[in-house]
Amino acid sequence: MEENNIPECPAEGLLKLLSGKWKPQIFRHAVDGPVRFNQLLRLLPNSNKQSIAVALKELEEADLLVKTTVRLKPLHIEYRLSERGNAMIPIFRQLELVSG
Amino acid sequence: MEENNIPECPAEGLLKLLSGKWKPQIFRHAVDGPVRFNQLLRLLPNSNKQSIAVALKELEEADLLVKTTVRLKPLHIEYRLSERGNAMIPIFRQLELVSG
DNA sequence: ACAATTAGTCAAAAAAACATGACTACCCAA
DNA sequence: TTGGGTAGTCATGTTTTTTTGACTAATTGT
Repeated sequence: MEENNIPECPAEGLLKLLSGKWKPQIFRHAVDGPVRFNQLLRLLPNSNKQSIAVALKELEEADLLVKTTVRLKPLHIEYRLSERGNAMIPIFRQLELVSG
Repeated sequence: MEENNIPECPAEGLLKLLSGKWKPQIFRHAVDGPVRFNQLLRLLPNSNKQSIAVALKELEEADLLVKTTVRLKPLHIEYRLSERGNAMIPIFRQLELVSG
């Protein structure tokens, strides 16, 4: 890897963060409520474990999602929007306006 | 190429559009005024003709930039923000807020 | 005890994005 | 007429991202 460019554009980091193939859709689902690994695999046709796992990890590291182990019933893990993730919602809404 | 996913997320297209390595920076410069091919090559260290050419073409096809041939003085081509491009500016501003 | 569901990891291959260097073609000035 | 600046294209090679398929391991239902 050659890394030598200073980020000229402040929005660039955030943009890169959401630029994976599956991240926008994962984020979109997370807006509607907590999401789970296998659920996403089912919700996103043509996706795969590896990609979803990597996307979830990166969204978590970027502090857009928070990972929680739910210690009840069928013991599982869920990902929900962080505070920062929630702050992104109005931006998505605006993007949708410009899209349509 | 296997293409079979319907875009579940309305913001996805726009996001993908701005997700290239050079597009955010090109867009950023275009906000400050019309940009030109060789100018961008100089402004963006470590970039290259090919990548800039492709990025400009895609931004134009996406109707974010408008390409104009300026028939005066040293006959050149410039790219300026389209109406849709201008509509993106407030979104970039918001992205910068969430970033910082 | 057995099978299914949970949530992953890993190595490898395939696909997409990006970079390199050579080349084109037009305009303008010395 | 040589040289520089404009704006690219093209074939090729490298790098990054995404996919595939095999595997792990704990928990839960029958």
